[in-house]
Amino acid sequence: MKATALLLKALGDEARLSMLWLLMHQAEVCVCDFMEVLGCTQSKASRHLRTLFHAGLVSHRRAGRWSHYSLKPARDPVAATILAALRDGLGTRRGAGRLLGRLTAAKAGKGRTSSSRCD
Amino acid sequence: MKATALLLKALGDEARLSMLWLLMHQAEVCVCDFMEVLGCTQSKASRHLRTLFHAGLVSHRRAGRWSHYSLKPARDPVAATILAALRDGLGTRRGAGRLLGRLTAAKAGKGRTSSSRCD
DNA sequence: TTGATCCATTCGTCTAAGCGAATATTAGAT
DNA sequence: ATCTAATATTCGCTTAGACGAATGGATCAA
Repeated sequence: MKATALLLKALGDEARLSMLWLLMHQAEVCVCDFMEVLGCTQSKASRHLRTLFHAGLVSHRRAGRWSHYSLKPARDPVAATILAALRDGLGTRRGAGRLLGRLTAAKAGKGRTSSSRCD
Repeated sequence: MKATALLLKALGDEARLSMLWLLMHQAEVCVCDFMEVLGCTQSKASRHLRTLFHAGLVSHRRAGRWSHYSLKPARDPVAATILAALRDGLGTRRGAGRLLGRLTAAKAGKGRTSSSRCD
């Protein structure tokens, strides 16, 4: 019961919900892309990703200087169902499409100051 | 997106989750029974019920001195799916069965100091 | 009317959580 | 070794949220 409450608490934040929404449409996203898509500071992106990680919702992969995060398959049936509901239902929300568009743009390399690419 | 985050935030608390769990097994529960089953103060019960009410998760009915709360059918498909997942999956959680047992006992009148009954 | 009961709300306090700025860390590049 | 870029973490601050105790309001009984 307490564990479920903690899971829902981790989901109950707009920034973290947006991050999960992005990860539902692209297998891996690095921190710099989260920053660009969400339009937030690096500190904020990293902090929320840590929260999602500790909640067991995402996995982490380090590749050189870049940190890649991905959705972690939920072993808890309740969590799995909730995540599926979000994946299927969040698309109608205000801003959801805009986020995905920005993710595509970021991955296409627009707006990247450095010439290097994280993947 | 923000609305969904607010919904999940309302769900992300053990006391509120317990209350919803009780309401999934009994159509109406009054504040005094919440107090007894959860073993909490009246202030805490009333406060959390107000939060659930403002989140649109429960309805309220006043009957004399008693306030009865009940589950409110979710018009949002995401909310509906999440609540269904909780109804189906929360039973395996530690304490879930104990709560239902205490609810039955409370409704049977055990432990009630007053001779009156709230229905 | 007086008293008792159920409930909502307020009050003061405490803790959790969010934020940007700054700093530390790590890894690749030179 | 040195520099730079990506990320993590710390710091100080601010806000949100949770709590019990106390207060107030409503209702019913006597």
